[in-house]
This record gives sequence, structure tokens and C-alpha cells, in this order.
Amino acid sequence: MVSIIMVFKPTYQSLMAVLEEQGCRATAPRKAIVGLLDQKQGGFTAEELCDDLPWVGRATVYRTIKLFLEAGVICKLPLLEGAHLYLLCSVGHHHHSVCVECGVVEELRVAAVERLISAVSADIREEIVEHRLELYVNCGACPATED
Amino acid sequence: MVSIIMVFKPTYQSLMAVLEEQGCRATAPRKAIVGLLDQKQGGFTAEELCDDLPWVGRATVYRTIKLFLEAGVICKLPLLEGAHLYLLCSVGHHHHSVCVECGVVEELRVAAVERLISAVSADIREEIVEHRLELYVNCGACPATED
DNA sequence: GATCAAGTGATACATCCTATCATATTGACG
DNA sequence: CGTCAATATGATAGGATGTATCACTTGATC
Repeated sequence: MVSIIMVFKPTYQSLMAVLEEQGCRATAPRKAIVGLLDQKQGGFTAEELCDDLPWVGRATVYRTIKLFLEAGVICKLPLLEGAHLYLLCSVGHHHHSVCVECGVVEELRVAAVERLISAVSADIREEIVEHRLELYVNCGACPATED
Repeated sequence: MVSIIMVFKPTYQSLMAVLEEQGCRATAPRKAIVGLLDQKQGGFTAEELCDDLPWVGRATVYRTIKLFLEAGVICKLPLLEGAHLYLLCSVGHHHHSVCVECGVVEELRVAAVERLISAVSADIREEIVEHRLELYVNCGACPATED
């Protein structure tokens, strides 16, 4: 039996709180970016944010992404083709599933993965310090996304 | 019990055979690159190859890497820091462990991973088309690599 | 409101990789 | 061998994604 727990993602308020915790100011560009992130629950690219907020400099977009990356509320998810996606995510360890058709990303915690890692750990002489697992799925429910 | 199978990697001969299968010519640059790959069993970057073969153009180095990537005998392995490594690997599905200290990469087949994926697959409505697992380890045996 | 550290945007740059294109090489054929 | 067309090459420019710099602006505090 495999248990899968969906994890809820941060909201506008909690993201602004993260900034405050880091001793960062609540500036207009950052508020605008956070406002967007709040809506992009399916993942986003830096370029997307730049396009959506042309009045915000590219440097600021990247700086803000980096801030949240370091705070652990954004992950950088490698896609199959070598590109990657930024993704709002809950703090803590987890994995992702990405639909190869529609690109929708879901955050997973699969307890069995952690058990597997422990088991492998016992079998090899190296100490496992981190691991990464991504599932590339076909969600079967995505609308034909030809736009 | 977790079984881990080390997989042998392609040799000079088999790499040249891959080129031939693709209908490619055995040119001097390609032979030189293959000769190097044969020795870089621990992974390599494009820049490394360019440095080792200054008389071969960068474009050719990248083209040759791409050729082998498409043939499936080279993988592109994402590292924790966002960089990545190219890596000779056997054809077929497998995973990697990367030492975060010395960077040595080992190719793993962990049967238990495949069983886990099957189990997860049965529990979710999405169809899993591909997966990726990397272990970041501390091999404990690496020489202090401060150079 | 004045102050000043923190933040910003324009721009240049770094990295890694792909596209272009004139030239060179390969290997098949005679 | 020598010829020749297709293939491959290298120099160079360019694209994508991200970082560094720095003069200027803004926000939180007083």
C-alpha cells in the first residue's frame, strides 16, 4: 500500500510573511510577483513572469525567484526535455509529478519513497545525503491544450 | 532486501559502432572525443572536452555529445546546484548516485525503485510514463579533493 | 517629512548551447 | 589512386537563462 499525500501550497499572505521573515521589504515589484505566483499553481518560468510584469525588471524577477528558492518555498523542477520550471511548493521534502501532455505539476509525498531510500541506504556504503524523484505522467484529464 | 546492479559502460569500439549505426562518418574529431569519453567514466562537462581537445571546435564537441545523447548512450544528469554532468551510460533505464564531495557518479539499477513506481502507479489515476531518481551521496572514500 | 539602507532597473556580462555558412574531409566509385 | 558529392567541420554570431554592477529610487523608521 502506497500512501500519497497532496500538500497545500503557500498563499499570498504566507509568501509575504516569508519575505518579512527574511528581513525583506514589501516593495511593489515583490508584491506584484507574489500576486502572480499565487495564481500560477501549475509552475512557471522566469520569462513568463517577465512577460506578465513588463514594468518589473528582469533582474528583479530573477532576484525574487532566488529569494524564494533560498527560502525553500519555490523548487526548480527539471523537465524531461532539459528545460525546467519554477514551482511554488510547501516547505520540506517532497517529489513531483509532471504531466508530459499538459504540463500540470502536482506535489507528492510518497512515504514509500522514503522507505525505499532507507532500504537502499542500508545496502550501499555511501551515505545518502539527498535524493530527487520525479514522475512524468500522462494525467489523462488534461484538456487538449493546443493554443 | 534491495538489489543494486552495477551496469557496464560502453567502450571505444561500441561507441564507434553507435556512430556507424547512425550513418555517421568516423572523422578525426569524433574519434578523439570518443577516445576521451572512454576514459571519463566519472562524468564530464562539454567544457572539459573542449579543454582537452583544443583543436576540435566547440560546435563539434556539442554536436557529438548531442549525437550520443540522442542515441541514448550519454545521459545528462542534473546536479544539486543546478549544473549538470554528461555521463556515458548503458542503454536502458537506470538511475544515478552522485557524490556531493568528489563528484563521482555511479550508475545504479535498483529493482526496488521499479517496484515502487509500479505500486505508486496503481494508486494514482495518472499514467506514469517516465521517472527519474537521483541519489546524492557522500561516498566517504573520496580523497580530499581540494585543488 | 527626512534619512539611509535596502531594493530597483538598465545594462553588460557569464554560461551553456544552437544556428549559420563557407570551407575541409571522408569514403565510394571509377 | 583521383574525383566528387555528401557530410562534417570550425569560426562566429546568436539564443536562452541567469548573475553582476552601479547609479538611482523607495520604504520603514524616526
